[in-house]
Amino acid sequence: MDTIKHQLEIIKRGSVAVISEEDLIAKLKKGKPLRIKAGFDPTAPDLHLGHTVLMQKLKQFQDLGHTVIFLIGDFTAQIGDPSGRNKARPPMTPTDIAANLRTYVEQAAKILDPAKVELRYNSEWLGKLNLYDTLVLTSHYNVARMMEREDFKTRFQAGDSLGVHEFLYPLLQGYDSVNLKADIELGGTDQVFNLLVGRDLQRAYGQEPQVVLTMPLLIGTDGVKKMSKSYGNYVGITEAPKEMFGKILSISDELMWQYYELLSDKSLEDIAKLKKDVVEGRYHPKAAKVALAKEIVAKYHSAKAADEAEKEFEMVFAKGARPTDIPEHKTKTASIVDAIVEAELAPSKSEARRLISQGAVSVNDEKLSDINAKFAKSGEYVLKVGKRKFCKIVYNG
RNA sequence: GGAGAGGUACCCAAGUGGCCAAAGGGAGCAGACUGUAAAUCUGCCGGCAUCAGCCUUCGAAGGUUCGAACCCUUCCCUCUCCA
Repeated sequence: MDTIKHQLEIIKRGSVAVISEEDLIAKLKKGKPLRIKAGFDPTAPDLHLGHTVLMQKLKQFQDLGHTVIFLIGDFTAQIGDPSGRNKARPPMTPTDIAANLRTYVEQAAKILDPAKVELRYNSEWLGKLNLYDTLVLTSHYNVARMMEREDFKTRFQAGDSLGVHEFLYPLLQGYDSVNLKADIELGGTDQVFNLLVGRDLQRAYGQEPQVVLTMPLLIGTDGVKKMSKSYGNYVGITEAPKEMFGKILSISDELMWQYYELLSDKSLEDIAKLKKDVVEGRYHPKAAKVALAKEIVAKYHSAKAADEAEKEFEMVFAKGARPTDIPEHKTKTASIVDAIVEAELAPSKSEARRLISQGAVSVNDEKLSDINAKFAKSGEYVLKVGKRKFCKIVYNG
């Protein structure tokens, strides 16, 4: 086990807050592996880079020799965490939850050492709570404190609907900590309140309170909102290398630094130096972004895949060449508008016509301007729509 | 249970009998410029179309009218206040 000072450095990297540092030091001083909890509600079918921020941190704990608990909130997903939302999250059905569950576990294995992870499901204990137990649990908290939570308060004051069941979510999450005897719980900054409830409940149930470690929420590829599947601004960790590479390269220069800090294995010193070089003009920002994209692609695929993704990217976008593997579509229609819709390069014929008239469509590298254009004769044509959508059309009329 | 406000396109939001496929903003898409960055500019942004037009949309269903997002009736939903 490393020295406490060294451990603290690693633990605090990229974090927003440690509550409290004294408690953390006291726990580390015991010299025993600590129990590190992070919960994930299986509300989406896939994980994205946003989820990996916590997992990266878990991995760091794992490497330090602590016990990492990957908690699947299969029970709490049924209520839905209202954190950071301006309205209640719609509850999920057990079928959806079960379907999402498996991919979470599989995908987490790309980051964490599965052999050393303690994988748990909160239905294990929450599913057994009866009404009496639940009343005891709720008696440990009060409404005034609950209303301290910013999003609850805001919604209440705005006169928006606030379900009674929503008060239960923080309590259940805290009860998870009690059951797991967590020493540290990780969460996004939107989780601070829930994480603190865990401390209170552990005290109420006669345990030493957990240390709370919060991490920033990763901003999505749009550079504005937090990364989320529902905003469509995410990079999924199972996405194909070239998709992943392209998405990361499309983030803004500014955002790149947050990605470096939260997703890269580079040391903070190295990142600071890199940033200085970019700011002072010694290093092109695109090169820095390429390096980041390659590192991330390599992590979820392989170094080879990362190299290939970069080459492909340069070829297609820098040189305007065609990608290597273009999807193929066989058709009997000579109409190019119809072919675009059939090949799903546009959602409707009207849209396809619009794209043509805006000069966004080319056939065999020749820009099209006539919305009534047709394929002259049977054969293969490479259809390009917009900057990045390609399809090989095999026309047999 | 009572009183009131409201439901318009992906989101916010104007419109209150014809000039409304429906202002404006945001998001999105495309083009220019670039580093598939940001910023900026331009165009598009319901569907079908031989590009004349046609069809479907303004919570739902009916009705009045030559004509309804707009008026009437019923219903559904959301929110607020009172008890």
